Amino acid sequence: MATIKDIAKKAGVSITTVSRALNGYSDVNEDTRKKIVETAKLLNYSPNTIARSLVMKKSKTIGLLVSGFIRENAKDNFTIEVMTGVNDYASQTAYDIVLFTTNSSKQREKTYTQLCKERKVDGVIIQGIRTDDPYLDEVIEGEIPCVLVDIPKIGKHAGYVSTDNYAGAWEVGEYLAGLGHTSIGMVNGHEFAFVSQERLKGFKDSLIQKDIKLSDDRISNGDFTEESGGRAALQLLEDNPSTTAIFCASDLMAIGAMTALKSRGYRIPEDISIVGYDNILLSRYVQPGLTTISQDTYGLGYEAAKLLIDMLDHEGEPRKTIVLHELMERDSSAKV
Amino acid sequence: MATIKDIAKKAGVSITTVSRALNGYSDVNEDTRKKIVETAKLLNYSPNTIARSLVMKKSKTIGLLVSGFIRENAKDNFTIEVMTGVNDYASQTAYDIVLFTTNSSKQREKTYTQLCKERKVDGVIIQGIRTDDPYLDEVIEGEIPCVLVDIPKIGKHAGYVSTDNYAGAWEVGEYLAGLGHTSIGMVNGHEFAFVSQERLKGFKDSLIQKDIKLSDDRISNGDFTEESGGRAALQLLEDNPSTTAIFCASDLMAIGAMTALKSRGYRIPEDISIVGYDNILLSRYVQPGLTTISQDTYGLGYEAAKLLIDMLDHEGEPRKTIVLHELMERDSSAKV
DNA sequence: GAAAAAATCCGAAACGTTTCGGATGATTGG
DNA sequence: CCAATCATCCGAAACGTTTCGGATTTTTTC
Repeated sequence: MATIKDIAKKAGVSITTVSRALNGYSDVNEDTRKKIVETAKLLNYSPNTIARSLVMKKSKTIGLLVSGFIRENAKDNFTIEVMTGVNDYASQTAYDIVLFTTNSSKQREKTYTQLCKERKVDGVIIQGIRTDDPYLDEVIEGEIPCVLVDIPKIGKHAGYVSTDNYAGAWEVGEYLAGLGHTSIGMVNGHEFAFVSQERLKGFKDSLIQKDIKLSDDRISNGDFTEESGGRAALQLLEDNPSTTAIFCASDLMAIGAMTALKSRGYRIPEDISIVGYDNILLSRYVQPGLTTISQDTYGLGYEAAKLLIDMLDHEGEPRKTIVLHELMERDSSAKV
Repeated sequence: MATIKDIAKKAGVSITTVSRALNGYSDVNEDTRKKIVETAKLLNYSPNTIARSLVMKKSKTIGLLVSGFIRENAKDNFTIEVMTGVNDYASQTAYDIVLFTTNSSKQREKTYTQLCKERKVDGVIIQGIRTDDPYLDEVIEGEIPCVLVDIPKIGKHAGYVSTDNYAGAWEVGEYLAGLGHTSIGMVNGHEFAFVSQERLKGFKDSLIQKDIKLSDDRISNGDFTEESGGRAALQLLEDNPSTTAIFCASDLMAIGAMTALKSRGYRIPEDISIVGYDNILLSRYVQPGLTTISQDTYGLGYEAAKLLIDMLDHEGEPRKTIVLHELMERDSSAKV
């Protein structure tokens, strides 16, 4: 573990000069710089980022705080896609990523701020947090630069990336109405997700504009799991047997709904059309293929990292980035 | 950002005493300790891990080096499951995880050792590395404690976790022979994965013991992608039209094979049985459900973290951990 | 050729912690 | 009551960097 001091001694200069030479300062002679760089290579030197961080008060790391990083959630590859995006952008920069999770009991005790302060991350990307999570306010009010994924809130040091969930759900409404459906239901996620609220609003509004009313008894809530989707869908059909189309606020719930309905003898899409949201990997493989709103999950992560690092490096203002979505028509939906 | 110094001043003691009090040393009076702890809380103190790392020469972080962390590989949730396991164990300890990837061009320039040295990780878990990766030797010979996932090599500072791929493949052989198949083929992964070699050996040996010979023209190589699996399977059937069962060295390839065969009019499992390996999420959802060897991927990650942290904290010897596997019979295989 | 400017270098402090070696005072043992 | 032990505390060095302010030498300018 050669240090800057070793180089200084070997090259016959001061450590100041070594530091300045290696960091590309202009006030060091080209010859001495060459010599220093050479001996650095010779000694197999690599800088100690910890020492650097200490004096610079910058760790060049960003925290990736994911709430849903538990086994069950591996199903939707949402999480990993976001992570991949974050990682891909970050690896083009000088920043490294350190992984935080909030599900473990151990870290539960620590507050978000403590987590960040202790680990001295320069900023943090937060994913999968619920609107009722105690962390949330701490985050938005806090001093630590952060960007939220899918939570449209901007703070003094907090920006966000998201898709236009309202518009996406709106398109589903248009689409289903366009297919001739008039008796429509919705399986929504739990109320503590912003996406649930937005998707509900968008869907409702687009239907109203087509003179279709989405009354409360046509809305059933799940909690984004497969199983809950099935339950909610069955409930819906029990309350409104005439239903010919169901919009589920997540693919996983949609898949659960399909399974449950099929087991009750419903044919999809002949008897009932199902549309999901997310375009998770599974939706392409399931039978029948699930019609859904595709979001650029990878892009979500990529843009989040971009936004955060821009805030860190260029003192960019916190802002929002909206990534695109698109309706993917597959075989789970048809004309009535 | 209160420091230890602030506490010392406020509590009227030396910084030495503060440090020793906060770290639970015995040579500090219980009353003063209480006072110190109180003022620490009052000042909302949290220790600066960077400063600590610098002096302790321990960063309390482990690197998670994953090669396959690219978009396409999100399909098999192998990577994320391993990561989840690693994360779950690590979060029970004092260690944090920092993410490395090797696919990006930027980090390609840097050697593995540089990566670790610079970021000062105490140890590293390596996943998805190929046997022909230039990193590999560096890793095994290197000074940095590490554990490999699915590469059975032990070094002075390197252990590994894996499943018994030989035994798993053996069981597939027994299973298919037990179903009455005698004309059997195999779609293997590329030769630069240890698992390929092991699975081939195990499968071959178990068939030989049943007097079935797996000649070379009955083995076709893919590269673990869905598409390559389809291609390899078709090749296989072209060369040996009598084939009634194919063992694919990964689920993704098996799924590719099923799709390709179905599109050529083969019925599964009536005309031909398919067995995969990995039990990825998809294999349960695909039609028909894929018979496969399930490995405890999560456990792989969990045990890897456990092993590494044991090596770090208790100077445990590098060793191996084998996690269990199990044949999952679904609908893609049947009696001949 | 002297003063001013530029180029090049360096000493020392600072970042926030841990820890070694010793200091101080109180208690104990004989 | 003196020495030895114990409990409690602290000063200062160390970890490996960056950087401020100044010092020294060389070049330029008139």
